[in-house]
Amino acid sequence: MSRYSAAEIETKWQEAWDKAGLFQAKLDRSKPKYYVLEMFPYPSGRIHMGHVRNYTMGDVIARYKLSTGHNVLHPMGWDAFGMPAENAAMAIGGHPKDWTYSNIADMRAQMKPLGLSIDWSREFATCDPEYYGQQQALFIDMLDAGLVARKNAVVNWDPVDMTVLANEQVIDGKGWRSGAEVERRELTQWFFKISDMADELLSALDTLDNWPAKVRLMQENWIGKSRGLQMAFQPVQDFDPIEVYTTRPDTLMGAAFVGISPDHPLAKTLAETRPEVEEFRALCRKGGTTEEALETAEKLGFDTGLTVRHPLNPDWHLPVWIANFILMDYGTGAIFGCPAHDQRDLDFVRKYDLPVISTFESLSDPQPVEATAYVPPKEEKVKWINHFAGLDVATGQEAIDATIDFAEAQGWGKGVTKFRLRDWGLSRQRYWGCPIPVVHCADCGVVPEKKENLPVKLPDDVTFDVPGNPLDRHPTWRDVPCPVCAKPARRETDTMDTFVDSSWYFARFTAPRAETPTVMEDADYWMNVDQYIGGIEHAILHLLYSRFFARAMHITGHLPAKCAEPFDALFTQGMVTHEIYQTRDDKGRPVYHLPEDVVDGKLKDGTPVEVIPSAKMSKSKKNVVDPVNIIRDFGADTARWFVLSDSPPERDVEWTASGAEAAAKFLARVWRMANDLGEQRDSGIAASLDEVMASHAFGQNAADDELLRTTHKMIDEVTKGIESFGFNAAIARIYAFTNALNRSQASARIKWAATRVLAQLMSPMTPHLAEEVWAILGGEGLVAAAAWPKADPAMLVDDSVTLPIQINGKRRAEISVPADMAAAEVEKLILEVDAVQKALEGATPRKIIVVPGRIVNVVV
RNA sequence: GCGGGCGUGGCGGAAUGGUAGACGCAGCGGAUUCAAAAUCCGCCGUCCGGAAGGAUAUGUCGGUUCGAGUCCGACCGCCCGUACCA
Repeated sequence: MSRYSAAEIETKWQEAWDKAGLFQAKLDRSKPKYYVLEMFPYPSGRIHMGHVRNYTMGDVIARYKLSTGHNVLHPMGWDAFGMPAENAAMAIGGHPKDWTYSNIADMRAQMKPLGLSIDWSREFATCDPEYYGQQQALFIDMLDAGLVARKNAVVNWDPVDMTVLANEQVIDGKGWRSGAEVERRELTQWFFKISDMADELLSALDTLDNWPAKVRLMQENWIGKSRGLQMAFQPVQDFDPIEVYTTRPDTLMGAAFVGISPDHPLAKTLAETRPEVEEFRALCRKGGTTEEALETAEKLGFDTGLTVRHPLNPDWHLPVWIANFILMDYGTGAIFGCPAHDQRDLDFVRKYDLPVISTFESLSDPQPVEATAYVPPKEEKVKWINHFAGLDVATGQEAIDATIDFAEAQGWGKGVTKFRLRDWGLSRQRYWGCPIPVVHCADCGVVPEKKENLPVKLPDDVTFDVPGNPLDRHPTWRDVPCPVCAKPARRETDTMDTFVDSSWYFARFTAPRAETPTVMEDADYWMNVDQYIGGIEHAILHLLYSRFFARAMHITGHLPAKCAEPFDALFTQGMVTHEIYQTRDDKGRPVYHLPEDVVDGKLKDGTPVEVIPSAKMSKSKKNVVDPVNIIRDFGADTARWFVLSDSPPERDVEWTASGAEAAAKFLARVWRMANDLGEQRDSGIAASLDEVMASHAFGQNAADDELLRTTHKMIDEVTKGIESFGFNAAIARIYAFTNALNRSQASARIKWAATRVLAQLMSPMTPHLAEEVWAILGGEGLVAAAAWPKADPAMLVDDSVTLPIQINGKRRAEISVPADMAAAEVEKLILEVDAVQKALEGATPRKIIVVPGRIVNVVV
């Protein structure tokens, strides 16, 4: 007999699928539709195991849904704009466009051998003018609908290269190329007004039942709805009152100072006349813009010398400080500091020697505040020692509510709801992105480009030899007539954030060649995405932006109302990890080695390597396994089987060479089993499970009966596994099924039918092998097109169950009883069991708990 | 710093609050073979015991419960995000 040859089989069946046009999605209202989408890749040029895992999961769902009678849409495209293409142009020359399209061609060629059930006829890249032109049309519609605004935003400024840097280009507060200390600088930018939808985006999270709870929670915290008190501190000297927003107004009697942001209007005014204020403001501007950098930076303060009156006691004067940790973006850009009940404020006053006044203390353990602020949960009752609304014992939340009521009644403050969510700044000072289709005219102001002039195409004649945005210095592209008055004007040279590209691609897939962003009929049929699959790293930004865009596209008439939440179900999969192999050079610096160069813990020259625990596969650590090599050595089915088998899909999976070999061995075993059976074809045993069930007389042959029962149970369990994303569990059941099939003494006819079911159950995961087995066993047509097997519920129930017997919670014995035995009967029966009698020593049990079908616990 | 998640044998992991370790890998023993590869069968958390059996065990500490890997609290470690990486 010949051996299992993945290469031969896989090419053959991929051609058969192509020929049958099985995966080309066509609008067909006679069938239920199913739209499965994996987050599309950035075209780096090489696929990696993370891609294989992501797309295999989607493929399992797509193929399974196809076999359950759905009209499946499973498209693929490329998230093709972004910085790496420009970095490559700078590093190795060439043009971002050539680099990107050549990467796309390479990656497509690497993906095709995986045998994914993708409708490649819908493929597009976001850098195609046909795509970004429609994105520009969307932008103009959103501008018209009032969903876009222009205002200032803070960016990372490299004072040497004179360019804006991305956060990842700021390393330890310094520019990655120049090494210069980065500053924060304000720039006028375009914004999507996502914060107008904050409340809607928050409340609609409740409808996303098929999203992971953790993602909904992360989005909820990100949007950050809070209710607090807004009030003014009146000036003692001659300046405007300071508006302050606080979520803890109950601690007002503990105020030690009023703090304002370095960007607060008052700070700016003071800086105009006082150089030391400007000096401090400059100090605060140092470093990058990330929240992490701002929050972990050393807390700095500057005493303005000004004072304000406490709202409850005009004779109580509080100092006004400028502090670097107060953000102009949130609230009013000013706070009052209560060091006793806020750790950050406490650290600040300890540094600058300001007073600490407690407003409440613990009921159980009152302690003066020393190094640690007392911050109990808002739901905990505390004793109030310094309050004005007559509180004694109350929770923080009760005190907050009482304070707001009190302030409103007295008229010195009002309850206000605020959101942490900021507007989405979409301007990027970069070339390789979608041009923002507006023109700046001296007379008409900022005007949108005419739609008939779209797409505003990126010019090809650009160079990357100087830092900065080549569009900004392009000789002709920039200069255009004003679309309104036709006078000379200047094109906007900023391009869009690449998150814009990925915020509506899922809608574009429903009509990828249309001359409008979407086509209502297609969008109405295919949307929403029934199952979206991608990495947890996109839990907040990409998904929140997409939710905003879906709403914006409805407002602008590009999506039906039902698409407000575009992803019905979301699944977040884990990473593929690998051990890291390291040696050291003569200076003791680490040198990393590819897994394929390490055999039995040694390099080829015999040098032993140090094994570092698994981490996400990355080029820099060289702990990468190239899917292309795995497919070459073992076949696509092995790669697919492995990435699904060893770990739950939401968790990381560790790639191991032995695991991949084991997967290959198992697939070869299934292939042999089918071939062994296939050789008995002449004896006329070819049969489907339905045919066998129709003619089988139970009670004649125990082995036959058992295998049939097992087959039905396996159909049930594997189906449930696939439907619940329990791919690893489904595969464990398939292993068990294969073992049972191998050992079974059932007749060849029954085994034949069972093996054909095995092929069907494996077909979403290992589609090529499944086709081969299906064909050997005389299955009709393609297994990919065959109807999914159905389990007979009558075959799933067992007559008797084994109940473990616990005594005081510890398992001491077990008993086999009829499955439907009443609890009272079971109770009687277990009292006869030796172990129970021994434990009771003649006494009556204190309690007997019978969980029908599960367990019995006797408490003595 | 803040928000979210994860932690179970030598390893990957299984387990609607109900027999912890399914299934797989590695390892050990055996069959087959002149030999090997491949394949097949068996054993396999740790400790005590010849066995039967017992003790112990799900990062650490505490709590809820007849019963906790699972629920609650604190801590430790790792991972993701932190608004210009995608």
